[in-house]
Amino acid sequence: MTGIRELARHLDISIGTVSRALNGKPDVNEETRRRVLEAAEKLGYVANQSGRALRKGSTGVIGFMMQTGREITGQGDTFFMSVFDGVQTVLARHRLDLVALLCSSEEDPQAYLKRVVARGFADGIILSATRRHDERFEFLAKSNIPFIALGRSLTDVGQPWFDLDFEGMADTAIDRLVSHGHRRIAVTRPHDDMNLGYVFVDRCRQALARRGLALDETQVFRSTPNEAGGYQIARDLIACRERPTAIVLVNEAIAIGLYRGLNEAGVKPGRDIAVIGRQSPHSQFLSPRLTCFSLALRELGISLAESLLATMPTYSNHYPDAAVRRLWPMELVPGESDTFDL
Amino acid sequence: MTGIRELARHLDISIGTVSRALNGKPDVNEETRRRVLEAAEKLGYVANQSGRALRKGSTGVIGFMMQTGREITGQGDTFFMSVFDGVQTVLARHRLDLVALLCSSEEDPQAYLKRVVARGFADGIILSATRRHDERFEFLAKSNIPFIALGRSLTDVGQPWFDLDFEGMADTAIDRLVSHGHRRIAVTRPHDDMNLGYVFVDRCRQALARRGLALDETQVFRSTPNEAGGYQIARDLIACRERPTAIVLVNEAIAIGLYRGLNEAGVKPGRDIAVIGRQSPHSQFLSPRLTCFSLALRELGISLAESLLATMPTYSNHYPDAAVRRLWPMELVPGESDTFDL
DNA sequence: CATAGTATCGTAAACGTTTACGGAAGCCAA
DNA sequence: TTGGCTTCCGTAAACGTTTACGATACTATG
Repeated sequence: MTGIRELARHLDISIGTVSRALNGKPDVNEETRRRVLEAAEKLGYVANQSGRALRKGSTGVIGFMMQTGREITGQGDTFFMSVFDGVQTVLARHRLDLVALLCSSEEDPQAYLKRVVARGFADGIILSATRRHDERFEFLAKSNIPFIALGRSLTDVGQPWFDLDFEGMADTAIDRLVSHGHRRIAVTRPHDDMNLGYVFVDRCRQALARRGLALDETQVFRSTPNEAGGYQIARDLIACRERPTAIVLVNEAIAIGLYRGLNEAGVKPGRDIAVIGRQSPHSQFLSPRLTCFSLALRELGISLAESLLATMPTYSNHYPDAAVRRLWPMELVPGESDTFDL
Repeated sequence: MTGIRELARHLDISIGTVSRALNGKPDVNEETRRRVLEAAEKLGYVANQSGRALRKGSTGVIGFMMQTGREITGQGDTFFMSVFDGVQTVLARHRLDLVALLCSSEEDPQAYLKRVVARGFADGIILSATRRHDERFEFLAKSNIPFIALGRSLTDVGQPWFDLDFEGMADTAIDRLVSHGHRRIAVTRPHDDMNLGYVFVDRCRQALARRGLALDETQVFRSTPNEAGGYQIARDLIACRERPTAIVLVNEAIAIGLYRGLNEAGVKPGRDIAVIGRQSPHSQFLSPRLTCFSLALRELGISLAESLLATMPTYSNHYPDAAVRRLWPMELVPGESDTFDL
């Protein structure tokens, strides 16, 4: 139970051999290895994490940093759960443990990260909810700890990142709406420093311009990325002197609040206004069904983890310039919320 | 940067004193302590977690075990985020770190827990998504590691737990519906081994009996606790030969699917059928607004953490019999989904 | 001045593991 | 027989802390 020493004594061999046997080192007799493995199993021995980490200088833990509170993450939390699941299955193959580092709403993410890193808690970090200007990148780069970000940032320190293909989403959504006859198209963006806001809105502007249309800057709605934010957008929408005939939502959770707000004003999605959003667990259960962009979350996690591992010398034949940057594709799932022509 | 030794050499004092100064031990000159703290701050020194844990025999980490995939947890994940947040603020005061241990959908929770514990990863464990018969309790009790469960279980090893007051919810909901004239009342329960299913249904049965009514066992709907489950319930409901006039939902996420299913059949919640559910981020944005039971999630987390700490000798004057068991109250938030009389 | 007490600090062992190093035994070829 | 090679294993140092213990200097008290 307690300690490799006891296990060694029980088997009447040295602790060095036991350790080598357990760790799959080559210079140990296969018969002895079998005995060791068997005894460890029987006695329920598992190497102490602290001792091992202290000696090896690495913990075998990867930290996935998130913020609590969906008003911050801006994603339904099932989003992260699914991605997390994908990441975990990859890491498990490399005997790495994944833990979620949830930064409390009360704490500064930067300070939190610093503590985690300085303590030597994790061998690698996955960052999410990245900001447009995010000091965490510089810090991690300086700390020389492998990391990857879910979400780009203007803070470029050569780090790898993944992000959703908001460009593709903008192009597809705008094209679709315009070809259905829409001319006044509103878009949404998050309230704060999130990069996707700029990326998405800019691309929508370009896509409209290609069609000879202009984005009405008064109809770029900024909101908290939760249900209440969607509700607020609906109210703002109603109050427009020239109400748009379509709106594209960049966040997942806001559709339901938007629906409510529109319904209260007697404006029916899919009839009086076209709505295109992001897929979430409930988007298909709204009436009318939300036309939305979906993506393979678990696969995103898998790919994300693989990219992180690629930057870690221990787990790959590491090319220093292997910093992957990938836009993850999204696919349009037609619903009934935008299916009418003008 | 690296090591207490370097910090000590820099200050020209012994590492013992440095350690004592940093850890707030009494036998160190206040002036020295100030110098140490200052230097540590300046050089960015933070004690290495592995070395510290190895020596102290404790890690300063509390693990909050969840399952990924809301189809398993049965709670909207904002539920856990909020509770987590509450737990974290309490633990932070005791300089304890909280990490989320998300057990992958591919892995056996029991095996996962065993690994975590054997490795000496955490000083305490918070369990969630507990089952009616849950081997994890016996294991943790045998392992002699402090733990608390969010969700009761029939597996009683004297462990403390918190749970939502489903009894109170059942009583209130049934009373309310009956006094509005409803006689045929359906209820829902989760699909698997979750205890709340039994507790809740049993209590509903009792509450009905008190009013001289019987629970129709064919109208106890079992479903996955997600949107699709709610949709399925709606279909089952419609198919009833004697359709109930009211339904009480025990899970958060299913309301939206139920609404969709009912609407498709032309059955309007709040007019043709009364619906009472659980509060979730979107329950107030449904039309009609869902009458639901809400609870103080963050406060639940706070209380949960305090109860865990109470069982840990290091963090309290621990009474061995201090195993708290608490039913967390829920409050009815009136909406428009059940406001009609028969 | 002697003694006891107190405040402060240094020394070194210990936590449980991994791993570099060397040694013993067996085998084979010269 | 000898030397070298291989296979396997034991020894002991090292990782970075914390803390029991003892040492020193100072203070107060008689």
